[in-house]
Amino acid sequence: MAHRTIRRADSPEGNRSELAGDAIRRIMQVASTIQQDQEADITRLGLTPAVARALYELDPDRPLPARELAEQLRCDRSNVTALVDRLETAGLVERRIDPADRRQKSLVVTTAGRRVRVRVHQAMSDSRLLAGLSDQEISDLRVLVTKMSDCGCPEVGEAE
Amino acid sequence: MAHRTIRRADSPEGNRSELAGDAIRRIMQVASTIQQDQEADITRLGLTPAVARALYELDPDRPLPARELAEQLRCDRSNVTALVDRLETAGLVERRIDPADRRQKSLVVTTAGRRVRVRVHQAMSDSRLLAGLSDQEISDLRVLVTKMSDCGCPEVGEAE
DNA sequence: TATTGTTATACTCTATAACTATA
DNA sequence: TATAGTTATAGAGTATAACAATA
Repeated sequence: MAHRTIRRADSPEGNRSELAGDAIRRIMQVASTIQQDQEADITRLGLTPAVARALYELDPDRPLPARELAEQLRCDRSNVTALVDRLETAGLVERRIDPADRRQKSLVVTTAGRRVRVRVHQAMSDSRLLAGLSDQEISDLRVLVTKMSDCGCPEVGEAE
Repeated sequence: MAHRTIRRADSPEGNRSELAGDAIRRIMQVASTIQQDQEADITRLGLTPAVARALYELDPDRPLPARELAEQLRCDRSNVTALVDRLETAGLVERRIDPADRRQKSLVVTTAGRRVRVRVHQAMSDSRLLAGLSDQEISDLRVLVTKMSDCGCPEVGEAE
């Protein structure tokens, strides 16, 4: 209480850290709303969110080994097995043993998989929340958010 | 293919919807990074993310019935039972039967709960991703994101 | 009859550890 | 021995349905 910075009112017209805190909370709230909308779209495609994300991260033009997909999803290899099981059952992805290293299995997106993947990409790129913003505001927003992700780019300092 | 809008290059210098799609994807990526950081902080407090969010949504100055907490968390009442069980076991929240309507139980944040809740709030308000932005940029970002959430405010049209 | 909180149950998502087949 | 993928298992999170107590 004693070592509190002086501030004006309830709205964060005050110092940087209050403004920043408010911005972060609002970003997370907006992201939560967007995610709910996206998950509804994904469900309509007959996929679960995690399966859709796996399909989204796969490169239709360059088959990935499962290990690499796990890295992109930032999850354990064991999960990828289950996700690819479901994608394969749905006919969207095929496993092919890599002849060069028979331990690896390449994940190949099928023709049907490509079609569904486009719709997943659309679902993940669309939001009604931008409807009230001008072209210039959307452009500004994009620049600022890009600046944030550039700042966070390091997996640096994560000594391991 | 035939009905595609003409565009210049790979970076979305093109039309509004491409810029918007890029902005949405970047927002979600940034939110994901922030969430990972926040969950690490929450774990250090000895809480799980869902339990921390429940504590965060409770009002220390006005005990809520469990049903109302479920509405704020946008989840089923049955989940709240389990979350409050854990908060009560940890000594952070107490259930009190409402004398006015003995079906309801008010959720009261304890003194220890208040202390932890402050730290949860801090964890949810802080992000290293804003480090590279100027005060003005943070302010602009906050305005734009607020405009997004205002746009999404309606639970309107959700006929139910 | 309707509502509050609870219980039982099930599914998704994720992690760890142990296994196999390759290298 | 090290790595890729798999399996078994467990915990967190969430949803639905049925139930007891209360209104």
